[in-house]
Amino acid sequence: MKKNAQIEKEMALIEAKANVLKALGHPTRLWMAEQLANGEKCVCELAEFIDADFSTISKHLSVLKQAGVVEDEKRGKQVYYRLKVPCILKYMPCVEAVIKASVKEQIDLLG
Amino acid sequence: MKKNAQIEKEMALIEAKANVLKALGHPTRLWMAEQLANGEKCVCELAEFIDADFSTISKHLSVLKQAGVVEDEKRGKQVYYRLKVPCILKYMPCVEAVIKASVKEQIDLLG
DNA sequence: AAAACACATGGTTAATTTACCAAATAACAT
DNA sequence: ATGTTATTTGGTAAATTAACCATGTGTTTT
Repeated sequence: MKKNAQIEKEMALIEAKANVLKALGHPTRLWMAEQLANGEKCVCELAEFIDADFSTISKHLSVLKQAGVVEDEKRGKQVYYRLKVPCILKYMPCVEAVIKASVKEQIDLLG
Repeated sequence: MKKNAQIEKEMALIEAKANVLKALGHPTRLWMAEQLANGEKCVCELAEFIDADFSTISKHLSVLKQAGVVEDEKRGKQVYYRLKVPCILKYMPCVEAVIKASVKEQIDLLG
């Protein structure tokens, strides 16, 4: 494989990964993903707790789906969403560690 | 603790986490973070491989810093950046699994 | 002290994202 | 068939982001 082809491949992978992280990088979408960790839910069940237009909710789910984080299945009138790769949330403790480190820094600054 | 206070606390945490993921949700920034997994680098070392204005690179680093993903230290003329919480990249295999699942789906679709 | 170097910051513009509303679709109930 | 419920889609305006250029700041080098 030529060098340039190799680099382009790496860039494509980076972009794909960034896209997944970006999809989870919105409060509403991250919350949705965390809810789905407890098992599939229909849109209406998620919507119950989100203060936003139904169309907004639907679009957020579509972003998650597009990124490959969730998959959906229509059953009757409802559409059920579930995590496609559950490990995606195993990460959160580390993300929280990042936050804790920052907060700790702030506190230390104050003495 | 009152119920509303509890919910607000949860929302604040979700927002903080989403912010970290969002910071990593850009190809350039994710690439930077991955480079730093091999040890600290100065801005100039990172810039060498990024085709963008120096100011753009600086701003991306500032986003990562703001999110608490990296920390910086000025030594002489140069500023060195390093990962603050290295586990942040342990996650990538799972992110890649998300991508693989999607790609596999595409392939299966084609028969 | 002046020039050179390594970064950061402010300003601007274009592109992207997000949210809402209205309208479309799809499945079930009547 | 018609109405109703669940969800998606298209359109649009406001907010955010990302890139560039020009300029500013701090640190060496001369």
